[in-house]
Amino acid sequence: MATGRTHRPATRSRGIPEATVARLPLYLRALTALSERSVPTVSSEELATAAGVNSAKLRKDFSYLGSYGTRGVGYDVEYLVYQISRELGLTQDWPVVIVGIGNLGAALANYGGFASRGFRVAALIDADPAMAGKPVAGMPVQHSDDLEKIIQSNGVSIGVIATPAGAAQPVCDRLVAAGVTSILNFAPTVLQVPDGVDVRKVDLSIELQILAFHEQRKAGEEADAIAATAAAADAVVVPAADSVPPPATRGETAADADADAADRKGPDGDVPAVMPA
Amino acid sequence: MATGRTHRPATRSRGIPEATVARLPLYLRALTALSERSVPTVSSEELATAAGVNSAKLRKDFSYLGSYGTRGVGYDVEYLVYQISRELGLTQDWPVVIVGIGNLGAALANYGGFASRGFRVAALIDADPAMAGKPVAGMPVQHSDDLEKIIQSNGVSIGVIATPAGAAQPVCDRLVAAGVTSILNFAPTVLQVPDGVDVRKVDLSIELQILAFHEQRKAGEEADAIAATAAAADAVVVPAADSVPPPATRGETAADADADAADRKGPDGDVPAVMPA
DNA sequence: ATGTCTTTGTGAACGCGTGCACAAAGATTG
DNA sequence: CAATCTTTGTGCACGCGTTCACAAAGACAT
Repeated sequence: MATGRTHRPATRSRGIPEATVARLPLYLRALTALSERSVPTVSSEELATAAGVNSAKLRKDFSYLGSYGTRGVGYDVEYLVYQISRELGLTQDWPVVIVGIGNLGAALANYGGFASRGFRVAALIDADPAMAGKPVAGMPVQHSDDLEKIIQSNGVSIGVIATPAGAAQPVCDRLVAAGVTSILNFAPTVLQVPDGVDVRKVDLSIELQILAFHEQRKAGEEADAIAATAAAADAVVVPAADSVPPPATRGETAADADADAADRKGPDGDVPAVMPA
Repeated sequence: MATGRTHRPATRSRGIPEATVARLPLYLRALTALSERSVPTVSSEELATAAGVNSAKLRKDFSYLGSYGTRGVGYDVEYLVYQISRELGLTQDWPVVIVGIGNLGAALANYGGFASRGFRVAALIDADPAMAGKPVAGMPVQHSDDLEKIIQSNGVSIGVIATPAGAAQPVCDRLVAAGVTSILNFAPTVLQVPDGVDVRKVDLSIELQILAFHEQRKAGEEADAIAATAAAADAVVVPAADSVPPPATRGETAADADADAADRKGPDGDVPAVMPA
């Protein structure tokens, strides 16, 4: 998942560990599904399977919220849905603004799930004057000149940034100055924010790179296994990837890498959004 | 950030801790920016600031890759870019398929950053026959009937799922059966996969819920602070959120929550994608 | 060459998160 | 009402990740 808290790393807020908070939405989703099927109770084992976690972990997570289960029976689905919703603050209304209405911003605006959990898209904002007034997801795009006014008149405290990388920090600064204290960042940049402001980032490019790493490792292990079985006779196998460019004493090996970097530096830096470099 | 590894939790692959792997793309991006500005070397301190991490952490991360720095000077930017790229497997070509070409899928397809890091969109796949042949991001959408054929003929090992929640697991199963071993999931579902397959998820809804939690906590602390200063005279303050619905012995308190759940269950479950419930 | 100054690389301590394993609690049955 | 059975809640131990703090390494000046 495109994850990444940025600030407030281990701030175990009110005794609930950050790791637990991150799992509560998962439990909530599983519980909501059960609720829709009118299932009255679940055991920690069943719910854990549905949420893709360990049952001991789930029980410990719930223990931070209080003792909402019944021994020998399990957890009351509806009651737990309510408790978790309340704990996450989903029983209240959260107006949200989306800044940067490109492909991604429009996709986010069109997402129907916002309203389903207490989140409400209060405004769509873009810097392009040509976008102003244009309806996206049944809502007129507003120009970023009015950003501060929009934030304040709607009491917005959560902002979503879906701008190109270059615009993200300035937009972030304006959001924060206008009173936003939580930001979800889709732009491929590390945002600098003052204390007290939470930033979470969604970064497709990073996720893909992590997958590529594991993919490469799997391929390597496979190759190793093959080499191990096939070899045993001949000592020298295929040259390992490590040995490709002679590290040298630095100085001009760098030139090679330089060429590479120059080749691929094109589209990054100012792309629409979603995946960072 | 919308993150979340699923399987292979702490598989410290080849001695490189998972947490370090997750930060390498961050360093790489910062280094690429320096490279474009033709900066020859950076200190761990400078680079750490740019990447938004602690310098000790950065040095330790790099120490897992080898000793690529020079004491008293810092790190050679180009050399490090090359080493990290190689470590992440970005020096090779990774064909990727995107399944589910709705708003989000189209946004992803239009993202220009794919090609910039060794990733190449090999195909766009959708289950809607009306989409077949329609060009998106200059590439014709193909019907999901041909999914297996497409995967195999292109040697795809990484798949991106941007379908509605209900379609995600079946699509995942087909991808895996066809040979995909890494999946980036945008659908709001927990995917079940066999051992050896990596799944990462990007889940907007979860990210927003986590932000809401912290937002609520901030508001609560503020209120507490105000209460603490203003009160001191009157013992009973505003009823805490905790006491709103009398927990009762369970049984019909559930009915209240039930009504709530019914109200908000609408748009979830089968939404386009991006944010899960 | 020698000394000084900068910055890396890492040993060690600490804290958070995870998972085991079991005792306590309650439901259920006879 | 006693016995049995199920499932929660948690004490404990372990391991990963983070951070501190410093010795070693090298650049640079004299």
